[in-house]
Amino acid sequence: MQDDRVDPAKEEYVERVLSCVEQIPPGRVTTYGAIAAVVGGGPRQVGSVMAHHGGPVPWWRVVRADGSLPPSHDGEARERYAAEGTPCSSTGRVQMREAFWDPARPEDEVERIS
DNA sequence: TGGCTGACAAACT
DNA sequence: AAGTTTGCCAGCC
Repeated sequence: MQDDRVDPAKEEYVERVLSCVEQIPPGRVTTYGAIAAVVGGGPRQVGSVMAHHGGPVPWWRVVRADGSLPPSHDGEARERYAAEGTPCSSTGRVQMREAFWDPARPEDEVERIS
């Protein structure tokens, strides 16, 4: 049997994605595209990684670019937002303008909304 | 080798 | 706000 049954580069990519999600502060959210822009690859790849390794990470803090709630468990994610105080519309859409957090800018402290 | 699927993004209606 | 279409990247059959 071949020694490397898994590609280390793939595992490393997964770790980077999960790391970004774990760095997301409470009450904030980020998008797949933002993570993809940091870790590389495409936004779809990030989603795929979350689907297979997004168990031990706060996946509910990862939303889509238009602010729609995360896929699956959107109802549960909504409760998380209420508990964390994440700004979201009554219609169930997250207010990106307020809640968006950039994984490439963890130093950023509560950016002003212009 | 080729085609399909997917926890996506952006633009248009 | 919601639905539809196109494009992009990676994995699987």
